Amino acid sequence: MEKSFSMDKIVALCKNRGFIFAGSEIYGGLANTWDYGPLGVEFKNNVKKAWWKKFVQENPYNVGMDAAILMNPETWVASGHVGNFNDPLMDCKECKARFRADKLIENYANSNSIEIHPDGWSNDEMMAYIAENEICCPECGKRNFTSIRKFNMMFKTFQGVNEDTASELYLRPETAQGIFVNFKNVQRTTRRKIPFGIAQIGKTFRNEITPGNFTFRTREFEQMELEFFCEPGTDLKWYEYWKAFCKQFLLNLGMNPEKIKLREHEQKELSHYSNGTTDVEFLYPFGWGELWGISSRTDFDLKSHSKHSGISFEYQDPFTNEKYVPYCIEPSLGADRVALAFLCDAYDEETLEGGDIRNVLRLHPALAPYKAAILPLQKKLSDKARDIVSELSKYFMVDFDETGAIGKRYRRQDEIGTPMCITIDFDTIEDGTVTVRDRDTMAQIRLKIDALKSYIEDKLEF
RNA sequence: GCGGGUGUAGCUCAGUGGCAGAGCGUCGGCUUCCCAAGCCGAUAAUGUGGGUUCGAUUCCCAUCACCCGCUCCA
Repeated sequence: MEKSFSMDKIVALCKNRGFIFAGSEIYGGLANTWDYGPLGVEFKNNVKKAWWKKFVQENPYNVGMDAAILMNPETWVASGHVGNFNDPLMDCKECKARFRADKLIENYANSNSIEIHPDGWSNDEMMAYIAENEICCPECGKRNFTSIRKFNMMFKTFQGVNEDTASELYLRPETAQGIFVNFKNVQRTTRRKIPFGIAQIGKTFRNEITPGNFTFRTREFEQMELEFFCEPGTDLKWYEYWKAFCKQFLLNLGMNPEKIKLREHEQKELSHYSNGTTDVEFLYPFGWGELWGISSRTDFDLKSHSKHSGISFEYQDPFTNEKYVPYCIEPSLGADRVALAFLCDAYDEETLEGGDIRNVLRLHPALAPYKAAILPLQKKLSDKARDIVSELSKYFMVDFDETGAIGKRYRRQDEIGTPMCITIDFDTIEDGTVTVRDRDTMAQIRLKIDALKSYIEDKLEF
């Protein structure tokens, strides 16, 4: 049986406990921006650390990098973002429905068996075509459209003092291109042989038409991307490899398998350069939502950078001396999205015998903001407790709480996902033992203070 | 972005064209000491900006944010 909770509860907990606050709140807010608070930043950092550990540190193939957010604008011409992220949108004034003008023309052409491809047309050309052919609104059948407005999903800014076209820059709409343009640098300096991958975590900006669902879709977000380069012909094998690897990553960190679904894109759904794409979807409170996009991208990216820059991205196989442009598998994950998924999955309300409700965040210890809370049974014991805090905080994020009854403090820690509560009592002074109380089972065991470090360490493994 | 709804302490909700109230929470004190006990005290709010008015939290306008539907993506 699967319990489900509304997103409101998650948002409330996040605000109440300092995970995530609404952005710029004192100035009336700024739509769809969210600030990670003291617990949120620990939690999200833990998510990123976990990913880095599995995809870089422990992985025999991959290395990491961190590219600049601002890139030469030519990058976005090569990547196709200047052309493809430029949707020509128009609204029907009658029924308020919104369409892409090029799709409208394509649909009209298809249903009338006309060979026509509006890609690359100007707004005026599309407007004229729609008027001439009396294309109607597919929703209401009327012909009363607004003019076309280009909606580029890239944020624009300016470099230097002059705000003219020549100094225009974009905030990157994905981290991937920073990897592609550095392919040769990384390959040369690490002396990697194909297959190998380059991983990166970083902020990305997309001027989405419809953000929403808390941190699920925002205009500023953090990506965790891997570009994995392999020999042509081995790409589909590696594609399957990374699909399984990504799913296992989520499972290892305790994500409920029933809330994970792999959805393979159908042929017609694929981008022209992709020979396979799979979405890892998660069952959020608002329904299934994409978490991880794993895409087999052939040599499209390196080839188009090669074409635009005039620089060869050919790799020479050291064994066969054959030259080829590597194929690429791209598992791309949203850090905020996966963090939200873990949060939603972890949230639980438990009804106890007395009838009261216990809120618990059942986060994997590796992801929990605090690994342990140090709780003196009485304030008289606070000094001893602080000694333990200063020792353990060399290795872990730990919390200290001396206010209120012990049960209340346990509940507070439950709600923020702290897996272990370490209680200091009068026996601690006598024999150096403490009570360790488990978040999920509420079971208590007695441990020596000296044994705490390795006990906590064991719990953090995944 | 379009249509509909909602904005009062940190949270959940009262209330009024003329001094803004409770519960929970938080903090302090007493008490208790291994699962939200009790008592005492403290804390803090009308989203923002205009307008009408002697006076607006209340009425009007705008704006911002949130919620519910329609279009995109990681």
